[in-house]
Amino acid sequence: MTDFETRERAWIALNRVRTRIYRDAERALVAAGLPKLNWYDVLWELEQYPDGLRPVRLQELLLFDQSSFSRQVMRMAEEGLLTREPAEDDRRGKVLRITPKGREIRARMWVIYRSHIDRGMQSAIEAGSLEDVEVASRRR
Amino acid sequence: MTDFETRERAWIALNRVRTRIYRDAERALVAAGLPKLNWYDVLWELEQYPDGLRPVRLQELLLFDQSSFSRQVMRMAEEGLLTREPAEDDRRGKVLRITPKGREIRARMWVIYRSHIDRGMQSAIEAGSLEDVEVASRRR
DNA sequence: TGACTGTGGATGTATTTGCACTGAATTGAT
DNA sequence: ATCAATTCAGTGCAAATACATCCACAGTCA
Repeated sequence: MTDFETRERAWIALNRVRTRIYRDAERALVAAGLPKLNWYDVLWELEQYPDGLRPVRLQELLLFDQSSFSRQVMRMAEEGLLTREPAEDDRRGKVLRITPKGREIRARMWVIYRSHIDRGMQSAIEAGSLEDVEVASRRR
Repeated sequence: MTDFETRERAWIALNRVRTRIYRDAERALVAAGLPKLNWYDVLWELEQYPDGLRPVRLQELLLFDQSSFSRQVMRMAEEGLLTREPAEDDRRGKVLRITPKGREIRARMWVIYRSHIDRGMQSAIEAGSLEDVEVASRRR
């Protein structure tokens, strides 16, 4: 097998595993009346920056589209999960900060998300679904 | 590190790699005036089944939402990439078949998609981004 | 200072998504 | 054979998405 074929198989495997876990976790969250995973990522990232974070930075960290992200942040602020204050040193910009409610929601989401990661990864590994990834990455 | 932490790190790594490649490949496709990757997956799958495939099967293979998928198939049929004929043995259902144009578009998409998989996986592997996945999968 | 270019973020708009529901056809139990 | 339960696929509708564009401000260079 060529290196490209190896990488291609790894890509397919990786893609499958991630899609399944992502979709299942997301459904479980919605069923529990909690937000979806893109909200989770924002909350998690904001928890790493207690001093706040500029939307642009966050957006590029998470590889989100700018305009969608702008509206997503607006909705999250409306729900009280984060605050959006003017940046002191740049009058164009904002600073995002997670709220206590945001932390609480993230924690509740994590319980569910975590269990899906755990079970999903476990079964992918047991089923050998990630073998191709392993092979590819050992070719380095 | 506990097994769970290992799996969690693997999940994060896997998710990052897949998001970056997926997004970049999709942008390149759109820039080339070609359809997005969910269309690609449908076309690829249909090429594996020259006798055609029922929408339900395809939808569960690809883990798509049923109603979104129904409309996606409609759009793809409008573009002439596939045909949607009544199923012979089940008057509720349809049979999807790829068209020559569908094959051609898929081939053109593959040139671009392939290069992104190749470069993306290559650089992820070189950067060690998949090491956590490797470790997790070797814990089996 | 003033003009020029670049950046941060919001918004108008068309397209796409996902949920709930529907109608038609099939399956299975009795 | 009948009738309830299930399956397949499509649709109305509200919400989310992506693209292009816009405005306000920043940075740069003369």
